Amino acid sequence: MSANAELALQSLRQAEVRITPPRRVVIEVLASQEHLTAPEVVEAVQKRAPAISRASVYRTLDLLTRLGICRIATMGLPIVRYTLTPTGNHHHLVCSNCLRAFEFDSCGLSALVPELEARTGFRISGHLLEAYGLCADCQQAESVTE
Amino acid sequence: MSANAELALQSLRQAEVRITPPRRVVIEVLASQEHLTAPEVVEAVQKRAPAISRASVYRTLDLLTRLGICRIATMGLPIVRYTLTPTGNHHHLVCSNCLRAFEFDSCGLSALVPELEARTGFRISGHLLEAYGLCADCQQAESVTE
DNA sequence: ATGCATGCAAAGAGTTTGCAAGACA
DNA sequence: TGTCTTGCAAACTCTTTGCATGCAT
Repeated sequence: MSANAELALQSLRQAEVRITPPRRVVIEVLASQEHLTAPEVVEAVQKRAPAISRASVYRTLDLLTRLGICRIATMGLPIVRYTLTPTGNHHHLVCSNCLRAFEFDSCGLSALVPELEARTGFRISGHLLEAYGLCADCQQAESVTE
Repeated sequence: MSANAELALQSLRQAEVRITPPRRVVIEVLASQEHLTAPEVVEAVQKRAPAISRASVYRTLDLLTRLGICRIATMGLPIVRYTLTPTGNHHHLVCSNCLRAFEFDSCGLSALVPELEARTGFRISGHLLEAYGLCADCQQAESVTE
């Protein structure tokens, strides 16, 4: 079991919800791959444990999302994708042309959080940043065509 | 017709796609309200022009998204929402408890874009930032309960 | 022991697609 | 005029729900 999965289970315990086989397996699946759609999670879960129902997967994804254990990102497309976010933060760079997505770590935003909290009264626990643009490859292809 | 709608139409012309009544109406609807779901756009479009089909709305939303004229955000929930983004940028602060969402303007990120471009080779055209946390009200409610 | 969570299956939404007809440039 | 876009309607996929059963605590 991965460290991220362990962290997620701990969060479940803290939230005082029961730890059941379906929940365990959904977490394992999410820990094994990022940016999965709900149907993809269903498929992966049932590959590991065919008896687990679609409904439980949906209910678990909903639970994990409400608890902030996983986060939703779309990469610019109208498709919801789930990812475990132990740090609470998540950053992508998405190419508008080829639609490839890249992760990046530091976004320099942590420094801005205190100011944002002061201004808004929020206590901020995490963020998602998606930047859109043209990747190096597509810029090149574009300049050739023009 | 709002300024944002005009901008969107100009982008369509630049992209050399035809400007048709369904496309116009979808843009007007998106210009009139942010964060609409696809079914909400369908409803609003058909209120203005009942003859426009659901399929055209979906096709138009897809087109606008691919052209970067509108952007997708989820506010942390597994529901895709469309918003016209003339600047290319978009910022929310979402309360994990009451699920209310607030917009904010400057995110201090523009300063970081050049560095990110240099590091990744991307040419960045816009971004979405969603921060999650507890709003002031929910923090208070929480401290009362505890 | 008890109340929460599950599986099942059906219903309900939401989205996509093929094709003939129509309209933009 | 030619090509792109539309509307229709059906098919499809995805998601939610009620309820009896089972299980985590």
